[in-house]
Amino acid sequence: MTPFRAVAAYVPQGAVALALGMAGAVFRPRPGLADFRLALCAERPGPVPTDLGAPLAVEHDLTALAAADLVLVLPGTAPPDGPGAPVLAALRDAHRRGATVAAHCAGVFVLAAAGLLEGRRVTTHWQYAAELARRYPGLAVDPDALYIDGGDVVTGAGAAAGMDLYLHLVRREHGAALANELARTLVVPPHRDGGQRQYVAAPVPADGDGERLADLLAWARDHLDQRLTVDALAARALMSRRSFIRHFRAATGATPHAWLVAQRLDRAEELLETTDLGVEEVAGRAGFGSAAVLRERFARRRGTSPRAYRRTFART
DNA sequence: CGATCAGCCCGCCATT
DNA sequence: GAAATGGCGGGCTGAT
Repeated sequence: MTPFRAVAAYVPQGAVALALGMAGAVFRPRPGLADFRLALCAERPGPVPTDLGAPLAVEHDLTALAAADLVLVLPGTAPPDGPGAPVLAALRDAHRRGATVAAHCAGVFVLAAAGLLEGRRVTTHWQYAAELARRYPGLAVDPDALYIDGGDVVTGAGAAAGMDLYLHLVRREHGAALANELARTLVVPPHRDGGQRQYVAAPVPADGDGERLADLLAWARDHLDQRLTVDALAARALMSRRSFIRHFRAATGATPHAWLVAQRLDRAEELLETTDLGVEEVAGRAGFGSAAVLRERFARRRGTSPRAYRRTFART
């Protein structure tokens, strides 16, 4: 598969301007960096209402979908009852032809209506997840993921998760270097991991669980360089391992170990950005057993190596 | 790299 | 009876 160049974005009635802007920002042509061509299209060219109130003048009709390697369905302000049959047919054609098809938020409903999601694991905005699952029982809806890459079909969460989704697509087909460069230009994190659960519940629940865990989390962050096991943390929280894991999940949305690794990566990135300690030393201070482990986790989160990350993000 | 061993974590269920 | 607890089994991931 050759990396996409021609990108077509279907703009629905009542398009969410935020998503529109993000797609425009990521897939804008950048001389010397990326020769993306982004075509905004609608069933009929002309003004399309947006959630800003002001309409957007859309230039292309659905023939733009036929020429695209990557087709985005932008979200509208609410799950649509279904755009016209011509739109659904054009999406199916693009997919059959081999184009990658992607949508997030309310846009996922359009892909579902086109029948492109049947039997797949997909995600959407957490507020829409139940509705999506109800309307399309053939889908496995994961309300926690930020995006799910199904290869030829990719789905993403709420409006702002479009940035994660779009950058992911760039990373997948054009490499981490370009994705990181775009992220840096746009001043957004090159990659967020973890699901959207952290955005579903309050970050620190006001009820007992979050309160009691907050101290423990702060303590753990202060001792990241030490070997921390789940059993030790549970003991500190005066809970059995089993209950601790349950409470931890409920309060943070992550499992204890996953949370620890995420904290350690945060620490490592901070050290890489603000110090010139060697990778070995950074790994030690962040609590990784070795530089090899750090490199491996780093690749998984950022798609790059610690040194490459430093070269791009070091504050000098 | 692949093997191996430790530790994680989730479903299940009896108990509180 | 509903809800939380925590022990157990074991598939699975992660570290060495």
